Amino acid sequence: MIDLRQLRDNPERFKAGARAKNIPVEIDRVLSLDENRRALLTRMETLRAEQKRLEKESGPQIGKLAGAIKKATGDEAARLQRELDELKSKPAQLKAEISTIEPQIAALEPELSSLLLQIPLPPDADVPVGAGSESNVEIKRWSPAGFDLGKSFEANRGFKPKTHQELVRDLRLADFERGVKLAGTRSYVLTGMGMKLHLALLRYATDFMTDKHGFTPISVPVLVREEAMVGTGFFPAGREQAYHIAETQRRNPDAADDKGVGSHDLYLTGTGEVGLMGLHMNEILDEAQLPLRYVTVSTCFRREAGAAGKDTAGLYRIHQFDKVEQVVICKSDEAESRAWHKRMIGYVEELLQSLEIPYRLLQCCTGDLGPKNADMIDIESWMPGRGELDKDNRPQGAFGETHSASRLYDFQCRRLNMRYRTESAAGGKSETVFCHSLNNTVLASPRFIIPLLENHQQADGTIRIPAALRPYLNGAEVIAAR
RNA sequence: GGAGGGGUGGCUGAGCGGUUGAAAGCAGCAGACUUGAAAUCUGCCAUGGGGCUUGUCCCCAUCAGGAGUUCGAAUCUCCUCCCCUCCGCCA
Repeated sequence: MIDLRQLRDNPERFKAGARAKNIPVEIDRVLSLDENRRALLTRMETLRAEQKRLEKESGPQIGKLAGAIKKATGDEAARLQRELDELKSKPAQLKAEISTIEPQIAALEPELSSLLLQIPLPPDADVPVGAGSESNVEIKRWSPAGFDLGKSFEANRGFKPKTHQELVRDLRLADFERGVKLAGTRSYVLTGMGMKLHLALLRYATDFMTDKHGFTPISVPVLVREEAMVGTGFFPAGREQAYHIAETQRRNPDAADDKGVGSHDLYLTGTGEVGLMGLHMNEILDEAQLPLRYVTVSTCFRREAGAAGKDTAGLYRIHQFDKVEQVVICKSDEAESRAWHKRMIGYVEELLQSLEIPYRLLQCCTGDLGPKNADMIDIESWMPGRGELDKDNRPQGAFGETHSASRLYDFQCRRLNMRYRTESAAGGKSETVFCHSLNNTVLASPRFIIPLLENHQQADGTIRIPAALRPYLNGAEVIAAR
């Protein structure tokens, strides 16, 4: 969520931001609704102040009169009653007037808050402007010694690479047919060493963040309430990407009526970020607690609506996967946010280098950002079995997105109502301000199994396990056909 | 599944129709005492919003959320959400 006051002060900044992100929003409508609302609010508050003043004034008299009436008789009682009615009538008039304004304000609110939730965070000035992923800018490229990304896999290694689908089939690491039988398209089953490799990667990535970089490991619910989805900024824009558990639609078959028996709906999260960020929703933290550095491993669910026909085969684009995710919640300070962003990307680089996977860093352009990011760096791993086909109808290799590092300033924390109390400077008052937040993938599997298998395949069809991963596979150095 | 109890400031917790935006304690901040610290004492310490005369200013709202009763609601009524305890069932 953006700050309504900032929007009032500088609507152009937000209009330009939405335009650059290619997200249509009615900012002028928001401004006029807001202005309307404030005018009504001022009027109502003035009336209410007057009402309260009268109440205080006449309250005790009303009490006294009411008592006197009980004792009085005949004309005297009637006279007192008139006096009492007179006293009561003035605040009643004000109340009536207030009650005509109240619904007017209430009527404006749903549209205003719904529009406000749709206004994206403007991208930072140093983010390149562009319409979509074709305008993203490569800012760094790395490959292990002995592997030259300028040459083909064959030129580097002396043999034609298999695709991960072929490797997985030959080494019996996954079973797509049965996955689809069980759960439909984009489903899979990892088998044997495929499952072991999956678990080893997740555990290695988790240990890497906790033991080497001091992150706190945390488990999170993957079935969450709508608040958490809206708060983290995935809703309303990404509603169609999330699986929805419609508990309120649940019917009790024995009940005579058809009322729902579930208290509220739930949503399956598409990333551990939702749980990690939602942890401190509606809390006020102490500045001394910050930065919070959390890592979780969670199962992620994505409907992949609108991706029909895209990456349909293999382990690339699937409805369910597991992901180690890092989140940092820090002070409201641009320089600190930027520093953490760099650091969080650095952790992933270190991880990828330890696994000897070639990768590149992509500066996402404004059109590729999504509503909640001020800046986003994607990390793409080299996948020799991906990309355009050569003259022999074999893929030439391509980078594929495996990580995404977002910098959100206070956009998320504002929606989540997540603040901290500043340490008061000498003599100064402390204040409560919204935290900043950042998140980045550490490792998502099985997608990451793709670059791992494809890059470390050997001429004999086996897979060399990089040294860093061997402790997590009982010391195994190779995956071979069973 | 059955039966109860409860949601109050950063935390604990009183209040159960009338200056109660809210006692008290803890935590925090400032000061005094101290060589320093601790202890002790004194004072200050909720959030959101609106206004303009932008001020150690004024006003409004908020005691889970919503609706109602009342001149007046943290306090009474109804609905929703959430938490807890006991019993049963399951692990």
